[in-house]
Amino acid sequence: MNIRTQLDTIITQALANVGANEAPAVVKTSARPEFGDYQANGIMGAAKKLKMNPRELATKVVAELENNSEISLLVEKYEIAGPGFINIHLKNNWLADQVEQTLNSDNLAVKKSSTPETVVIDYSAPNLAKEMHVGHLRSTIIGDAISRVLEFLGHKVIRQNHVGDWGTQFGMLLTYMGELKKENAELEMQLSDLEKFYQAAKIRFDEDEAFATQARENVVKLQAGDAEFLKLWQQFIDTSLNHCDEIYQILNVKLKREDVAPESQYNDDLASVITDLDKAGLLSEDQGAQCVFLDEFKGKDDSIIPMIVQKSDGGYLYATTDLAALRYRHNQLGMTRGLYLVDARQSLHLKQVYVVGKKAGFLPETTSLEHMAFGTMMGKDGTPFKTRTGGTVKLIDLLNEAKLRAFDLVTSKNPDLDEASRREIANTVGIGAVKYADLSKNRTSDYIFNWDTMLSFEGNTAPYLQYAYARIQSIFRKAGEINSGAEIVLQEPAERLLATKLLQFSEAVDVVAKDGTPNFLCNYLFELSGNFMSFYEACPIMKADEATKQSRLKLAQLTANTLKTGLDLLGIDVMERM
RNA sequence: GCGCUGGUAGCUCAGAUGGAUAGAGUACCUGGCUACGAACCAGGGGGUCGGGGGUUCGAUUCCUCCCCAGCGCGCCA
Repeated sequence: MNIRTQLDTIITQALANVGANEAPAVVKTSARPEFGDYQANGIMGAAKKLKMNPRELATKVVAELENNSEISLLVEKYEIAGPGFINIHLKNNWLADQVEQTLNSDNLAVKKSSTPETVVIDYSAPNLAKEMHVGHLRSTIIGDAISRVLEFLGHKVIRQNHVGDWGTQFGMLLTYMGELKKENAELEMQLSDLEKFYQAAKIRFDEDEAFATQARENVVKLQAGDAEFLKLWQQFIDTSLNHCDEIYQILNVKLKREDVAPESQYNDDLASVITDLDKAGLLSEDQGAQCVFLDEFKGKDDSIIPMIVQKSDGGYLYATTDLAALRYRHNQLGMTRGLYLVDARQSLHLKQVYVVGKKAGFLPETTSLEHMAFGTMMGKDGTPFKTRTGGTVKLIDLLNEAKLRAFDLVTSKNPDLDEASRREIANTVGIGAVKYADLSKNRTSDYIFNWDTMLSFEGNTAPYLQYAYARIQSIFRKAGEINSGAEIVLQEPAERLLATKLLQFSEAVDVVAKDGTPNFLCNYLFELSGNFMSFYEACPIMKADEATKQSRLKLAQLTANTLKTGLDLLGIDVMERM
């Protein structure tokens, strides 16, 4: 039940009925309470097209609406206001009825998509040569939330973790591994901190020419399928993936081993990508490299930006791999929609991949390919984020810090709880806060990393939503079961406000599915919690008379259900007490 | 040089197809715990929406020109 869409459809039809064709009603939730629950803004635009007085047109539309039995079930009254807005007031008893129905429905009365798609979603994609750092947070968390939302709406979601496991840097790492093995060093110990391991290998690479030469040769050996190197490589990859899995588990991210679709997987397809591009007439040689030149990527001075798919030494590039992946996702996975949760800096690259992939016939023009970009992480001074040592902040360090700070807070709030419970609560709160801090922003541009805002537990944060949930659970511990036969009555303004907000859950979910913007859902849940908190202050439950108490318990119950479901779609847990 | 993304309150950020008095959080100031949990609530101050033009009944939103920031533009991924 998406009220906004329903109103929009009916009012757009009403506009057509009075002669305004192809004029959208542009229904939105009202900007201010005195403007009703929803407002239609499209009348002025339609009137302009028809060269009519907008208020006159609005009058006609309202007359049309008043004759519509379907919409009359939910609308109390219409008001024509200002230059030609139609303000819509919903019926109290209809709202109450909808709350009751939503409470009794399976998934908060959210309708499954009528056109389910096979969505391939490419997210997280760490480089296995190094440990995951804070920059991987966005892709991992936003991708996971979008996946959950799409699944919730009945789409088939195929997660693809396009991990980097095949670049030239693995020659360096494997060579270093080989050295350590000969020295009988404790390899597992060394690999437990991948960041240090990488740096140590890098130093060898930079300082020792013989080592560097060996490293370059080993890449070739690896990619040619040398058994010894494959074994060594496999050991490294496994270790690194274990690190990732550990992070995913802490983050409550659904990515599993079977979702890993590494770059190496496409190794055998790369040659055929080149021949297929050639067959499609897209390939041309330039300075020894195989390139695709397209008019789409022409600069103002007519110079065309090439996409290089094969180096002059015969080696392939990530453009080649991405094209192979694109073809695989269409042919093998049946993708009808592709989402790429990738850094904004790769926007040109991905645009090229999409256009070339479609021109080459790797997938149909109709397949929607969407780059859901996000910006670079910056430090407080607005320059790219680095620690003092010059490296990036490890993700695991951020998560541990979150748990630590949350534990201190839980301990100060609830000193009597046993330590195990406090730990558990702290983990849920701490990780929730970190995830929410990132999910609640819609920044395609760069963003500032800040420990304190990332680890804040007050205001618009996950703990605020979790707190609302915990409060409701506390009420139910005291109130016992709801009388399911009780009637919901919306008497107080706070009750009505809460009920209306509760019924807008699917509006938020639909936007996230369409635009890939979990911050809409965050914002919705924050407002819902705010409405609940106000209701909680203004409308006592336990002290009210029995009928009112039951009615309010139902509102509280649906709030809890909505918070739990909504937070689960974001990959954030709730708890009974905190 | 060309291109992409952005510039909204002291700070961190929302503002979905142009709409009525631009919103949160935080920080600051006033109040509210003999409690359905103060990780909260009620209220206050604080903004030339980077700047100039333009389109429109109406522009934070669309067009255009500047300024600033980050990033991207042939053999890394």
